[in-house]
Amino acid sequence: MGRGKIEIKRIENSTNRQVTYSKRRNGIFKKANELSVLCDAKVSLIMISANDKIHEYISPSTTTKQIYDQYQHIKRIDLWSSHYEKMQANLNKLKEINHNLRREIRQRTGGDLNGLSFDELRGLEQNMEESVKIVRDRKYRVIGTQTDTYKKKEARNDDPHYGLVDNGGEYESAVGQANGGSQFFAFRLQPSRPNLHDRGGYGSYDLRLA
Amino acid sequence: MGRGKIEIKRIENSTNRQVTYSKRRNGIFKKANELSVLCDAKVSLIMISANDKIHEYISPSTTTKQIYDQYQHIKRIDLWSSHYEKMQANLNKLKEINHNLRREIRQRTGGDLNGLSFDELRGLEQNMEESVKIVRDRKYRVIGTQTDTYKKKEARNDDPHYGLVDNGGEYESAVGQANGGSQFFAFRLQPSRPNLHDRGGYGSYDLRLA
DNA sequence: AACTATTTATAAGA
DNA sequence: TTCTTATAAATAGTT
Repeated sequence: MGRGKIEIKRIENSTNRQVTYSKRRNGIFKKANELSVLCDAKVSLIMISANDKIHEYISPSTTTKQIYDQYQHIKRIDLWSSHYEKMQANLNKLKEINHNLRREIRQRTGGDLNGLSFDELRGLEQNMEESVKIVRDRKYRVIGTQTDTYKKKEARNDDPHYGLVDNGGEYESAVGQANGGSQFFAFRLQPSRPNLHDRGGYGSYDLRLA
Repeated sequence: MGRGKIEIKRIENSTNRQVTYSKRRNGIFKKANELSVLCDAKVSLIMISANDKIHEYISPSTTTKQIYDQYQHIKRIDLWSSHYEKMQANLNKLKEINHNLRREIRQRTGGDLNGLSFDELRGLEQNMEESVKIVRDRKYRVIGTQTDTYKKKEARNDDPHYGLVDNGGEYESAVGQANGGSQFFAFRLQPSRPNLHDRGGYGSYDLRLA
């Protein structure tokens, strides 16, 4: 519609393209607004030009975020929620693994033994005896070679930190229970707990860590 | 444009409104497409009718998600992908915790001791000695009360499973290394590994578990 | 879903 | 850019 008919293909002349973009953009905005008013519909219209300028129309009395949330909600089959679900499933699996790992550590530090049968306790005891023997042997081996590298090792500070121990420190208390303040665990296992405050809510997603 | 001019206000007649919605919607879609082709722009157009039906236009060679990612990036606002980022951050934290827990178990089973100093080894040894004593005491206590409940305990089968042990079974091999096939660990700690095959890729999200 | 009289959008020119 | 205007396109009301 204009002095001449045009073919719908990229306008090569840059100035022309820019002008047409501006004119038609306004045309569409106007139409989008008319539609939303006439037909009581919500409209979100986002245009991003080749040079990354954004122009946006959003129908009155709503927001882009609202439209988007609704879009997601109505189209349950879309990419994001499936991503969410997969991530959520993985979080849950990790939490379960985590929970089991914590339990094993608690059992290896003398806690949580109530559910174990005699055979299980005997197996655990045997295994721990074997393990402590390995640690002891290692200790003796280290003492022999440590004198010259002592200073260096003291300077090291790359200990892992457990971070984000979450739910009231179950793990921490379990260690504390079996650990009469030994030097080693005071140094190695006391979890530092950063990021404990800035974990906001996540809508319906339960992100408490296992 | 039509037989008569209309005022831009909600069309009260429902049928009429529906018809106009349909016609104008197609008109806008057409214009949106023309704009994106003529002017080399990306367009996302979402319409939600009063009865929550969605109609959407997205310019060729892009996706709604891409548009909104870019929208957010350019406008430096936060619509919903912050959920992703927070979940991703939590996954990473869980993975790290998991990794550290596994390491502690490895160390408590005699593996991974190379990085530890003499003092650390001494502390670990002490703690393990204390712990094994607790386990032993418990074992003796259980043997006294076990005779009448023996059959019942044998029937139980609620052992935790570690599931989804992921990356080539680091954990498994660590246990194996320190565990000379003791009855206890053969029974209690051999991780079962379900779900090892059906974990598809997740786009750019690295979901290998710690 | 078609038709068509009219309104509206806009291409090209200034 | 903005305005003008001839013309193309969209569409309101009708069938």
